[in-house]
Amino acid sequence: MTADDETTARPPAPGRRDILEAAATAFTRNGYAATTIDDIAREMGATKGRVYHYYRAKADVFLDIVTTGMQELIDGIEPIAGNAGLDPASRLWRMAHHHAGLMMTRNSFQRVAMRAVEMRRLGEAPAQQQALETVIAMRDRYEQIFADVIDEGRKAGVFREVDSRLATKPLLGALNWISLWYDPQRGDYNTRQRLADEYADFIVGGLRRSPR
Amino acid sequence: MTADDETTARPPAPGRRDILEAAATAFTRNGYAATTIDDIAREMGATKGRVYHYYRAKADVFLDIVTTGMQELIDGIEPIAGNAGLDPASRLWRMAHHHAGLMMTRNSFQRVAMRAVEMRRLGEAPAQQQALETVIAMRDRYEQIFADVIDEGRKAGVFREVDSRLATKPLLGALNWISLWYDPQRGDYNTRQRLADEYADFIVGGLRRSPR
DNA sequence: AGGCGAACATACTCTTCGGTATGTCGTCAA
DNA sequence: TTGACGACATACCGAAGAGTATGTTCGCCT
Repeated sequence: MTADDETTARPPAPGRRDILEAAATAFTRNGYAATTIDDIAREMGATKGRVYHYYRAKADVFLDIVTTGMQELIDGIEPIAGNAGLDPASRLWRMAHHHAGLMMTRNSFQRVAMRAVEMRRLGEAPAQQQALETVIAMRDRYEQIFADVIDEGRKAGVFREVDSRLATKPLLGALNWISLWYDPQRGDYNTRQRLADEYADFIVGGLRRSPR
Repeated sequence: MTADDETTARPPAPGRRDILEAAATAFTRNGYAATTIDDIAREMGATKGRVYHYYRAKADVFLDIVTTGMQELIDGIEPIAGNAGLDPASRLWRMAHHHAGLMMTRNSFQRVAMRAVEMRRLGEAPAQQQALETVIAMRDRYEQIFADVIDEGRKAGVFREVDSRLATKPLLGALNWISLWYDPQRGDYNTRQRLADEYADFIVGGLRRSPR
């Protein structure tokens, strides 16, 4: 009655998959507020009924997309960050590379997710507001993973003397921005790899201690 | 009747100033679609009538903010880019520094402007749609200014071998992202300077040719 | 001294959209 | 076979909000 597992994480139930995909596309196109439930339904050749059969409210659909997107990010980065066999710079490079890749291949989800963390309010419902704060918390955790690697690199003398937590801002800003301009229609696997390479180089280069 | 100078650039008429300021604040808080004309009016202690006296439609207010914001960017960067007395790396550093500063001091305008360039459509009115494309064109011009400086630096051997146009993406992405997380309430002049320093270092470092 | 228009406020209209209530169809267990 | 339930579609309601039509006030020009 109060807090059921609405907007569950991980494997979205079979019926919800299509809805999330359609909604992510629609939200990406017109933004959250300007997107109609009918838009979402039309996107998948269905009607409102289908959406409301699986979700209580528009905000819940939105939150499910965002949570899924954030989880994909975390799942992808954690194993790299924890790989003790690699030096900090290499790990950071790979983390940036992977993050960049997700911004392109999972563009609609990631773009919606990025928009979510810059929202302060999401309607009146306190449950939804709380869910939004949970997402913010995921974002903070995510930033901390990067900050830890930066700190390692700093202590190892390979990165400049920076406030690691603050250093994640330009880093993730550059990467997240990809979701805003990259057109998922264009570009094959190779061009995406090249792009991710460029980004990773740029980022590690930006943190690396200047020669001498 | 067709194309009057709605959404004029440069010095916003005296009566429009307050409206733009209030609207920028409101749009920053809740986004374009979710912001009511009444919200804007309330923000400045007035009513709808005041807004509609100066603007034909909500989209026109929005476009005026965006155009103003973009113009501020261009006006600030152009003299630096054209300063032949400085080497490319120094010029790029100062451009980044200045851009970062605007993202903080002019946060509301810049944040709204950033959101605009990621919008593809803005209602049905063709005049507004065209105005939006004009803004996109300003953005392209702006990116080109950075690209030119990067090219100079590349030819001079101080920057890596990159596609200059593409290199502006991570660069401006990192900078633009500031508008999304920076809280204009917090921070004095000095902390802003420090932050801009960090960003400029990061960016120039990211492009600089690796040692040896 | 009077009227005219700029600068708003107020009252109203009309559409759009989130959410709900209800109907319909197929499937599967008893 | 039937009836119960999941998986939707359809019809409907109410609120919100963009834009408009109509005041109202106040300076300024003649």
